[in-house]
Amino acid sequence: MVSQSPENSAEIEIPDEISGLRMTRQRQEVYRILQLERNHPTANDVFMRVKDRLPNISLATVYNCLEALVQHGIIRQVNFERESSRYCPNLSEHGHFHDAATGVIHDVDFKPGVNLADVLNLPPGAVIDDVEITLRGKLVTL
Amino acid sequence: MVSQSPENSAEIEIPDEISGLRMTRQRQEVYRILQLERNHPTANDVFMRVKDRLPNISLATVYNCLEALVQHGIIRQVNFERESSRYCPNLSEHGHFHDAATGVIHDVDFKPGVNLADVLNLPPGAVIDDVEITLRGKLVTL
DNA sequence: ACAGTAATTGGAATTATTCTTGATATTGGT
DNA sequence: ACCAATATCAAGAATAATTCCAATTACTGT
Repeated sequence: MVSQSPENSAEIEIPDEISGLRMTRQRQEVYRILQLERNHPTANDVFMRVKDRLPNISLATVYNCLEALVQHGIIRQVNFERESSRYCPNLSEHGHFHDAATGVIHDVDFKPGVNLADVLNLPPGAVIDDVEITLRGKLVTL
Repeated sequence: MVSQSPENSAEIEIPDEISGLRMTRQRQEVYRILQLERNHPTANDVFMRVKDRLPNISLATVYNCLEALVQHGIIRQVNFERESSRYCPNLSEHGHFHDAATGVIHDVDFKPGVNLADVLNLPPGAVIDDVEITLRGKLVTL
């Protein structure tokens, strides 16, 4: 009965530094929550979870940590419409499917070998730094 | 020298009603600005432009109009990161390329015959209602 | 013209996020 | 180990986009 209940799995190893970012206690805990909580939590969601272990952490610090982690490419920030930003530790190039019925967000991977330039009429000379693909719809049980 | 300066082209015909939405004076003017101003303006951009002809219009009304137009599928709302929403009258399924250097937003069409399901590993049973594709990068002069 | 409904206004309220300032902690050099 | 320099954190204030609200105003069908 391992990793059934992510709540209790404290056994996530986080180094002192990731890609040049000093991993302070707060950043570690924020990052840890993202690893455990794979449902794309908001800053506030993370805040509430992190308080279990760091009761004195402030929301501003959570925002700071999330920003630092995003900036260093350790996590990704995901935006849906005008809702609060959400965060995920899945670094692979992927999109998101937003189930309107349940509110659940599913990661959506590209099929292998797909190239954006094959699919889209990009403006000539466009160099893409970042791609965001968001799908909204519902899951129908077949 | 026609349609060089969109500012002056008042000659856009808008019916009294579009897809069931009563086109009030305010909605007409908001819609008209979107037709003229093809650079994805924000609600506030629209507000300022509309005031030329309707000096008493309020920002709340612009928001109301934009929402009504979006709701009735007459225009599209486009979001970039956490920035203000932008609006465009281009109804065809398309994405957006955001030039980081200039801030200019280019519409990006799909190549003909492209199907999302061919490109993405959608969760089984997913029915897509809406797609949002946003690219960020720069335009390099070849 | 009249009642009922829908739209508009202007301002207040909301909400996510950022900013500011002072306190803490960490690092590298001695 | 000590100190200065730097980075981070906490708490709350500030900001900005958007929504809400209550009171007019405009429109519709009869």
